[in-house]
Amino acid sequence: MKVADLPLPQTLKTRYAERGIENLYPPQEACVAAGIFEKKNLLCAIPTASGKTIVAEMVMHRHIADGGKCLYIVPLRALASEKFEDFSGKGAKVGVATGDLDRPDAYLGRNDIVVATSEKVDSLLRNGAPWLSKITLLVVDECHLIGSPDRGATLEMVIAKLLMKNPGMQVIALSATVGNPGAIAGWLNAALVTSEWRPVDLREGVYFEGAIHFAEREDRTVAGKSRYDDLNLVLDTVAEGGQCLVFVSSRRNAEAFAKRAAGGLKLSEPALDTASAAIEHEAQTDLGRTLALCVRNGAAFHHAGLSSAERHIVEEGFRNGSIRVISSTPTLAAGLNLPARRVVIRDYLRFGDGGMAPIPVGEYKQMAGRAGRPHLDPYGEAVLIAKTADAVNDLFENYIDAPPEEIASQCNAENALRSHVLSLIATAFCRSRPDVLAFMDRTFYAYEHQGRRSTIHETIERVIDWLCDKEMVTALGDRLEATEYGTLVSRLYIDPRSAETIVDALAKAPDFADLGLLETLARTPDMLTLYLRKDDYEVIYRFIDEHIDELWTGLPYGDDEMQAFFCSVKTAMLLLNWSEEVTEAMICERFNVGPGDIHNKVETAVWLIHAASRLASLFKRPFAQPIADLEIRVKHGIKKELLPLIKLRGIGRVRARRLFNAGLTTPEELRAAGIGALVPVLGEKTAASVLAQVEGKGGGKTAPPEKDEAPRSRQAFLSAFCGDEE
DNA sequence: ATCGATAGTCTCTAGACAGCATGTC
DNA sequence: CTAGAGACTATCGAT
Repeated sequence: MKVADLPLPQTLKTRYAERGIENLYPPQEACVAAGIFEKKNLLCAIPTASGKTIVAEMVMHRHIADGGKCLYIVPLRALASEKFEDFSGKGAKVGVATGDLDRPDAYLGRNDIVVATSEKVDSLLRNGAPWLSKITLLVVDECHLIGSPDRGATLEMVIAKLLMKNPGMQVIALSATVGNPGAIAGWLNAALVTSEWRPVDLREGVYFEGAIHFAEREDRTVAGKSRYDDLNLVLDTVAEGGQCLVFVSSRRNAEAFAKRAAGGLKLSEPALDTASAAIEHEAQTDLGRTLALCVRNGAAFHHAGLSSAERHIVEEGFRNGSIRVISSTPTLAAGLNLPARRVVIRDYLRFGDGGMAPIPVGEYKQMAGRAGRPHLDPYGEAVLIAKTADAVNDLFENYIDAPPEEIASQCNAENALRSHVLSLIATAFCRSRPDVLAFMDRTFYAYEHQGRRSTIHETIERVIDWLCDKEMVTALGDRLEATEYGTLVSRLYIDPRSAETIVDALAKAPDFADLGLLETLARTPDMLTLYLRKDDYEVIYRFIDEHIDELWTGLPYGDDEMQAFFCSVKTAMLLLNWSEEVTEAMICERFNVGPGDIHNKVETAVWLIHAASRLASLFKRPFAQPIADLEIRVKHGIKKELLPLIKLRGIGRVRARRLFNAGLTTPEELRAAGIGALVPVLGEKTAASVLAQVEGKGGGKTAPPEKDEAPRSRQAFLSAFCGDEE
């Protein structure tokens, strides 16, 4: 089937032709045959890299040509950016909406395609974005994530809400291969296309004692250059001109393996030196130095502790072929599209509750699917490592030949339902108990449990009672209405249990204290706490002892409670350090984290502090202002004394501190000092801009942004946006 | 005394969504 | 239902 013969706009056909896309892959043909251009719903469950995105893109352009509007839901922010780049420049107006990257509603609504994370869509629904009812095509990427225990319920609810809001909407769901695609297709009333076809041949095998064993081909001998099997597998592929991805179970393993691989490869190339120098320049942390050292030799590690700059350099270095091997925690398994000729799944056991557990088959398939770069590799190899002869067969049986798990709805979990039921009531999607039950009957959960005994009605009743008890919802007979408090909680997008924890703590707190609030926030289910190490106990215990007056809760009873308390105090300590201008390198060392972890913790904290300040203005007015101050301080990582300076445009953590140390502590003092005093501290350009602000009428950070000041990573988004906005 | 290899013991554990209103070095 | 790699330490032996 030829692209030229499809009912697509000429611009898109031209773009495809430029990229050499002329014929459809077999699974793509099957999707066309399934009626995607006749508004039929579709579930396309095929391997990664076999052209799912293009199927969705073609249908989106069909809709746009007919005056429609498309919503493309992804699970990760990084994926949202990737898809945004993908879809841009092909004749459609494209927008992104994620928590960190987001436009005012009016702008979003003007796009033909909006790419968004599922949580963001949920939040937009809760906040009543009007354009959502104009969606004619919904694309759900990675829709098997409906089965994810922590985030699956959100995706499922978002799909159910949109289906209810827009009855005529076409749905295209894209999924990895799963055990029960028929069930999901049935729920969506969709045609089902499944296929194992891949553009690059995938060979799955198990390594044991010097050779990779395959099911349907001869064993492949691997040279034993070193005493480490995993390293030999990497050197083997690199010697042949390929790249390797090694999945391991922990950060420490990832770093250790990268070091080992660096020693084994010992490459020396200008491109590697450049990447290594860039990393070294970026970070003053141990992690950065180790990474730079590995990269110099052609190896790298990848996990969530890396700063975004480090991550970016590693990904780019691998993509352009200079970095030969990345050892990674699961970050790369589900994230960006970074294929490699050989994928080594070294650790198939991962630590969880109750010890090491084997990773799910679906996750293995996801990692294995990364093997083989289309057009670049002659084949892809996915290799598991067996430690005993018995394990060889086990691994074939449990992973290579095993069917992927079935997807199960997570919508009956009380923890998830609390938030979603509240939002249904707060947005008046549902106005009574029967309404809520009727809505839930349209979920995948209800579809799965048709005619079977299910406890979901009881769970929902319990959840509604809980919400009433906490005064987030009022019930008059069957009629349900959200209170001001409940509405706020729904719009802030925090877990109702977090709201309860915060409100409770605010009510009991005698005086405001930064530490008290931060520890409270660290205790909510919306923030993951840091791990406790053996040596932490003494330090934290001493800290608690010294700061007991600032904490809003005393030492709890019981071992588990005590441990949880120590965890939340430790997390609060990190945030406090950050807002007291302790350097990044110092925090990394003290808390045994990476720069990426600091960033993540700070980001979550800022979100929750904001929520707390809104809750305080409802329940504890005197705390609202100090909480708002803390929000700014944590956001920028500054002490209280820099608050007046941070308000100025162009002044951040570093410059504010420099000004303050030069004796210039307020905008007024800056004005009085004049340009001559500012230039040595800020440089000429910034000094002039800052002085203009303090001399003007207030000005400050309310002024519109200057495009040229946008950091490079966002430049593409901005220019694409402005270009499209006529 | 110093260094080094080896064996035994101890320690620690993946990831990343969201508000709101504008801008870090 | 469920651990195992890497870091650290002690020990012993060679130089």
